[in-house]
Amino acid sequence: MKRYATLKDIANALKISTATVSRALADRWDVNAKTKRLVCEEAKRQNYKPNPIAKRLQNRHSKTIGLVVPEFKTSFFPLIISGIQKVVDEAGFQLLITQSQETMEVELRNLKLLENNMVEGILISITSEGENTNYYQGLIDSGIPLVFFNRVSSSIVAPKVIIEDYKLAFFDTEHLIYSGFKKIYHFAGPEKLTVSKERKRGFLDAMKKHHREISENSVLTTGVFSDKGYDAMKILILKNDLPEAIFCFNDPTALGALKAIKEEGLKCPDDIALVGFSETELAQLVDPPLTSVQQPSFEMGEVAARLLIAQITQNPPPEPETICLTAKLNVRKSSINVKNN
Amino acid sequence: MKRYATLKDIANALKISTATVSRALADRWDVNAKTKRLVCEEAKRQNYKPNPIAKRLQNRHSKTIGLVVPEFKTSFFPLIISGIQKVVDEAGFQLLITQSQETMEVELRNLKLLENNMVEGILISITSEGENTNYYQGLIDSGIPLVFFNRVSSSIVAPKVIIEDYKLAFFDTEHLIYSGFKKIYHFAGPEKLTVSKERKRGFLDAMKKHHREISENSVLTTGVFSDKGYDAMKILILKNDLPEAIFCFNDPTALGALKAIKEEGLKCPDDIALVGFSETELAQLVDPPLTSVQQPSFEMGEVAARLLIAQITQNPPPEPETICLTAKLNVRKSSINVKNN
DNA sequence: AATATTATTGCAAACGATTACAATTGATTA
DNA sequence: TAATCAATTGTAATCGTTTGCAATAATATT
Repeated sequence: MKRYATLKDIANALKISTATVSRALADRWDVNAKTKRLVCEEAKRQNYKPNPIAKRLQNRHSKTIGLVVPEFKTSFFPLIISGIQKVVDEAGFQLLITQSQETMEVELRNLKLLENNMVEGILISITSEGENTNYYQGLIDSGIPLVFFNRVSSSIVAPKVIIEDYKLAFFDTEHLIYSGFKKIYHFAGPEKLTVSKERKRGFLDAMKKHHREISENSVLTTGVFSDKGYDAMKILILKNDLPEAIFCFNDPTALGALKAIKEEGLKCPDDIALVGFSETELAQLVDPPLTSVQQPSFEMGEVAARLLIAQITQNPPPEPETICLTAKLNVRKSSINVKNN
Repeated sequence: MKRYATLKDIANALKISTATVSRALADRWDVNAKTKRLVCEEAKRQNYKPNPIAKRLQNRHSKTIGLVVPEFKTSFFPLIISGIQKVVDEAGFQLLITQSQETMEVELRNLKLLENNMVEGILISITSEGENTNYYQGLIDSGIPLVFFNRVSSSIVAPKVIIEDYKLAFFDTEHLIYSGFKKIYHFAGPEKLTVSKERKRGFLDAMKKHHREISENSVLTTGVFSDKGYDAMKILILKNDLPEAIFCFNDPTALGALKAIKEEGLKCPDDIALVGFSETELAQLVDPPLTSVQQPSFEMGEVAARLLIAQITQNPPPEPETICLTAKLNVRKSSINVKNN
């Protein structure tokens, strides 16, 4: 590795002790002004940079935070990561990013990796497969705080950042109802995720409130990627069980459904209206533009990171709180009821 | 921070020296089998984890690699990062990820941040604004190897990973020509990027080869995000200067153009055909599905990371080479010439 | 039985930075 | 003049790990 200048190099050059050099660079009161000047000059000349590794060993913390996200492919998590990065950088921490490819096994491997790297805390959004509950708790018990965001654990007591899934799913559904659609279905997300449950609950409650019939087929469990939405839609078409509108778990599934609809010669929203959830830039680019829920992704990252840093730096750490961010329903062409107008 | 068990803890418990413990855990030949067993048991009992920070201080390398990407929003870079992650993890390195938001200033800040964190090497894809050439060279001179990928510096001698931009731009254009489109335009990327230049060169050469007229308006410089494609298309429509087909710098600009086309009541490919570049999953989901060039993004990340690790670990480091990955043109509906069939 | 050899372990220094404490100097005060 | 004080610097320990060398004990060789 590159050989960096050390305190000792400066000390030798000036024939003084490393202690004095250290103090001079820290600009402390108990060192002669002239010495300070000389040290600073010499430091600059040798392009001295304090060795962060030595510093961390000395004050016994790694100044490193771990991140576990389920995936990287959709642009949803990268945006959150941007927000996390910002806060983490500002606080002088490093960020180790891992992705668990939506499997519990890889997630567990990631957690162990982070633990071995002595992270001081972990930000996590769990996989759609389920939770490594025991391991989460073990980490917390051993003094590594966890903060959950977006996909949170239901059974662990820890700070969490979520959005108003229930409320917006309710709105989403009501929007379809008010638009005059009769037969409304829901493509639900992976069963084990709290977000899925909440959105489904929002859907069902809205339907009940307006006394809509809920059949066995009203809710179809899909997944998080577009292929699942595509498959689900194909099945509906095959069964010739077509709703007038579908509230999809997220945008990818909605887009998958849209693809299937088009392939079968149907039209959206004319034949089947669609609404998505957690939109990206994309929602505006597709045809028809997709009605969706706009989440404050960047902000979610910021908030989660701040919560974690508070857990790490404050003594005693603040009580775990669940922060619920507001989101916004953006109505676009995909859910306009043509017959109504 | 969490208090971890140390070598000393194990040594004290067994009333032996830390040196022996260290050797026992390293499974070295010169320590008694029974002692080894005892040490390993005690280590397990105390849940001992070697302190990576102390280790790094000891053998004087940070085992950390820096990454600088221009952005995180489109799903292009995240995929590359996945590939990088994989290789970096396997090699036992850590990855510090930064993004420069397409500005030279933030990029410079990121480079300095990484330098201060004693990374042993840097993977970089430069911004569309231009190059911090002097700083790149300074890093290399001071012993921190750089590897460029996707968006490479033209003036620096270093390992690089690119794809066959020229060749595929040529193919892309020829595909349009062979399809029978007469008036073909190119939405070019940011002027300073080599990828932009190469794709533009490919376009122009293909046009020349087939003796197509190249007017002043044939090439319009746009940007990397969809809004630029949208704007450029709107301008063409306003000027009533409509080509039959457009080869776009990348998928986002193509999708932006597509949006503008639809807004103006035109149809793709009937009125204007489109081809993109560096596709994501998305290309298949939009309407019409977008003809584009499929790049091996994950692999690009892997290759770049491997090149960097070779620079770091091999002595002497291998000669800088430029690796050119093959890509593939996927023809879809957006570039089918309806009149021809 | 005396010496040589091997197996096992400990001592201590090193990585680079920080910091409590001691030591030195010159100046001030009684 | 001797004692006191402040200003400045140095000494040495510390963080957790590794490793060359020396020390010890146990065994083998003559």
